Amino acid sequence: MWISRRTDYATRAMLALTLAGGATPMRLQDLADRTAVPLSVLEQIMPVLRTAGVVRSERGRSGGYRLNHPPEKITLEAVVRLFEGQLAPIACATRKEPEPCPMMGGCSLRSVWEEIRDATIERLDRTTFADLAAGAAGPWLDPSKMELVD
Amino acid sequence: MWISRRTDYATRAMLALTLAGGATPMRLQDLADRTAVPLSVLEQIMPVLRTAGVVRSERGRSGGYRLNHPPEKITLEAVVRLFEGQLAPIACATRKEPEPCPMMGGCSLRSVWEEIRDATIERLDRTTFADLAAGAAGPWLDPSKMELVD
DNA sequence: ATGAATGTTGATAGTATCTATAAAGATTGT
DNA sequence: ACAATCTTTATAGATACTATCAACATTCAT
Repeated sequence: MWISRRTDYATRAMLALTLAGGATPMRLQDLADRTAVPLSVLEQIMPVLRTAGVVRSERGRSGGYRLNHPPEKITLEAVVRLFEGQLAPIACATRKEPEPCPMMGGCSLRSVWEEIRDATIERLDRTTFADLAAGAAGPWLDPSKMELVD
Repeated sequence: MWISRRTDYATRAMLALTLAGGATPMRLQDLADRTAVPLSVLEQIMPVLRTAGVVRSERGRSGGYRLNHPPEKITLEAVVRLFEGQLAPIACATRKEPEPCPMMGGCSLRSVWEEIRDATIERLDRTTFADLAAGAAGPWLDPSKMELVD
């Protein structure tokens, strides 16, 4: 349960943008409708993706968002990392600047945490938004198939 | 960063108990010293392990804690799950009663979350405290090797 | 019996983080 | 000038996590 709502929303928005193709920019309101993400939250999330260079935006009349690179070049890892930061399950097992711990030397627990970290990162890094778009179906392609929830 | 401090502490305490052998029970105070976990937090954690049947305790004069089963029979998964609950990275990807989502049908993101869930559980389930004890070294075997932290 | 040593339980306070919303600002095109 | 759109900032509420403490219950040695 470590993927925050924001990360969930951001990845959904990215998938929707990928499926939109990018011939024309997509409005925040449309993004919200197509992904079932609150507009007010997208207002916070999208600028983060933009600042990171993952998407680009245009303002004014026919403005909106588009991917800033071909979807084959954008990994799920890049987007998740942007919102989650460190992907290790615990602070003593991060790749960069692991938090010191008195039990650090010869800790067999830490080895397991590191393996989980590596498996997680590997899985995310191996997946591009082109892959995700190719695997999408149902409500992702046809908004009328979105299910009402609660 | 989803492994909480409590889970960290609980797994450390379990490893210390495993290394202690169980011929004689181990006091909370000794557990705290050997694992660098605050005594007051262990007071909350150990009863949870006891109620779950993972450890057993004795009160009074020469009381303390011991494993309640051979360490080959206790998996890291069991202990982590006790404190973390669901191990899926996101609520829509749990094995039991996944949280409904409007984009559920044909969601390629969800497939990735499920794979990460499975890889994580598999790694934890494959590791027993006997394994962890066999791989432990440094401060785990010799308290004088514990490093001072901040 | 008494008392010390030990585990058990419950209350609490502080901190941090997450979520969602709203309001005001900046830019663009008609 | 105006409307549509993205941008930024402030804020409130909810939730969870962490650590500590105090009071209690049990056991054993004396």
